[in-house]
Amino acid sequence: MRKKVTLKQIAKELDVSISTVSKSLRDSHEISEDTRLKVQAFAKLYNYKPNNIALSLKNKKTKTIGIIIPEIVHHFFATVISGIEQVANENGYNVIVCLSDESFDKEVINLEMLANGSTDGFIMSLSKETQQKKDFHHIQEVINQGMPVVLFDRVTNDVFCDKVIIDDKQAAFDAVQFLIEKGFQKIALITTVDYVSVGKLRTDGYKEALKAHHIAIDEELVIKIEDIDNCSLKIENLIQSKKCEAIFAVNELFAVTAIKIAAQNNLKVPEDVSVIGFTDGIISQFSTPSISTVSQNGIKMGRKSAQMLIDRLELEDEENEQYTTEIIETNLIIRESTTTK
Amino acid sequence: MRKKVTLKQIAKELDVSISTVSKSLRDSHEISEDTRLKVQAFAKLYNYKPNNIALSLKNKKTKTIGIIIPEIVHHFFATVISGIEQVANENGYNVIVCLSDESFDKEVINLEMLANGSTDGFIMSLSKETQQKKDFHHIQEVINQGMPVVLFDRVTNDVFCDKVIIDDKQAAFDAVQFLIEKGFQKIALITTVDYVSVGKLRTDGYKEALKAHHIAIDEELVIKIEDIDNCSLKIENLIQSKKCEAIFAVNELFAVTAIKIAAQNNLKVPEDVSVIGFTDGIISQFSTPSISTVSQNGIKMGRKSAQMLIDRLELEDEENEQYTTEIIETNLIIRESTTTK
DNA sequence: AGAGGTTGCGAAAACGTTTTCGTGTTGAAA
DNA sequence: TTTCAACACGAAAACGTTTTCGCAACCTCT
Repeated sequence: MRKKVTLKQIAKELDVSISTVSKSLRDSHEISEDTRLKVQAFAKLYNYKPNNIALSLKNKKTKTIGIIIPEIVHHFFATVISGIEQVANENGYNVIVCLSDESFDKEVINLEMLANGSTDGFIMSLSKETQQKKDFHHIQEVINQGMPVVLFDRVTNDVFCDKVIIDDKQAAFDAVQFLIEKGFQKIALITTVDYVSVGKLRTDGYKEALKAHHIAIDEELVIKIEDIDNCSLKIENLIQSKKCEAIFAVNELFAVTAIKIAAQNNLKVPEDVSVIGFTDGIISQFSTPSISTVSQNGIKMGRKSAQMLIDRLELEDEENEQYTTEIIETNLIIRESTTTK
Repeated sequence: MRKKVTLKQIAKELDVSISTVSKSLRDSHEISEDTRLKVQAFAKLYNYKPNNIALSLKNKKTKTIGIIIPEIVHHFFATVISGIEQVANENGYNVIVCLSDESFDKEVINLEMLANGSTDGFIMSLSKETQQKKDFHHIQEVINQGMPVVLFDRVTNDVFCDKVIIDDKQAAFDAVQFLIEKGFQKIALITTVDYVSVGKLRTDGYKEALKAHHIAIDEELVIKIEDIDNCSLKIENLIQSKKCEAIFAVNELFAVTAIKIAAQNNLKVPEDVSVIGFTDGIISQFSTPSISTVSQNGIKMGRKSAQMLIDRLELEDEENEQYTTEIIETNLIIRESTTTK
């Protein structure tokens, strides 16, 4: 077992001082070419690499980004991480990932854990519970300590920091308007409970689109799902009522579930009912029929978030208190689940 | 902006030494109750938390696990991370995630990066390119430096370390045997190129199942996909040849693609052709028809990997050179994509 | 020969901890 | 009064770096 070699050991071995070794390896002009080359050769031979922890302590920079998200088993979040990782890597940063499991407490614990020196900043998306409690003191705390935070997707107006979002309301508006333009009037909405910020916004977009086209909102066509595991019943009721010609679902799972239940009830998609989902994930792409959807571009969101965080980190406390909210454009991907009335 | 407070600052503030502060906070009996309580009260007031980096440097332990996987936008890997994270968290560890993007070079860079003090050990799954090159010196290197490594799923016999795998061959055997028992004889295989270790093993299982039931292997029914993006043509040829009654695919994507192409060619699944996939991901669950598949239980794999790594870390160089390979049981989940002949 | 400048290197501080060891003060026992 | 333990605390080293500063030794002018 060949343990990693340190400056001290090299210094001892070559009978010079630690400073000389350090300077030699950093090509300092203070050191004669003789010594420099000798040290460099030795270091290479023993495969010397500086210890990151020591560097972090010295520089007060870890070159690490903390990511805290509700869950990772979710295509959208996975793509965001992927995007973050790309930019992080390009800039010599690593990412440390923590999952809140939609729990407020875990979010707090993870944040505090990482805030004690482990990372230079955070990229996070709020847990459901956090959004429900509207308690953001933990985030404000780390910001006060001087650590930059970028919130994405599930954000809040109650904390001032950089944010990356999509225009959920507009995207929902566009999707519903698309259905209206295809001739549908009875358009159902499958959404989440209101405390999920993006669910609320998408619901608003749905309502505004109807309003803009002078279609009355039928509350029977609006169903709010609390728990994804037993959403079937509510959706089945909707489908069986046969009152809707089209469905707008605020996420993939709702969309695909609606399609499945429709099939069980002998309704064909898109012939009998058109469906548009939200989030262009694996499900939408590979479902049969493939699902028309609002594409969020998680990679881009991740990349943007990382770039904003790193920019702020490297600004070196210029104290630019101008926080910005970046809006990532969405686009409607039309696949097999929609048709014309 | 209230920066984090250090021992030194507390010491100065209270006019005692750093040692006294440290000892007080750790409830040392060396310190009088008076001083102890005073210090603790002050520390609480200023929300003192020890700096992780300093602790890491001192203890030569980071309490961090490095995860290096080919990609994260892949349900199986996401579930494994999820499992790792659970156990890590339970034991006070954090996880730092790096993606190799199936590239050998990126795998090496990430590994070397993290090996310089950033993590205590690694959990990894090999990139395709690494498996192809059969070059594992980078992994051997970190092991030689005394850092434990756990390989999962995509492993190799060429490096000695703990491993967590499923019995790919047996699982494939079982799946194919299931099809045979349902009365099918002409069973096709959609697999990867041979250098992907799990692809090879699953192919072997397929062949052995046929052999065990005295069915000749028809090479026309075995198709190997190099690049997932243009696998359609080969699969279409297979489907159109109408020579197969059932298909065993070595992953979800192949399975769902086969089903899609079958539909395009007016073949119904499972009526005209039965399909069994591998990996119980989102696609298999939500596809229409839902797909019968071999479930890998990524959570369990992740949990086991993390447990093995942490056990070894906490063994504190007892130098237990006895490496073990843990086999996670799989099970066949029968859904709508299979029927009886 | 003395003044001043360059060259090459080492000592030490700093980052924030923990821990070992030493030391001064107190109180009690002899 | 002397001796010795117990008590309460501080100094310093250590983890592995980087960097500032100081200091010899040598060289080059006048």
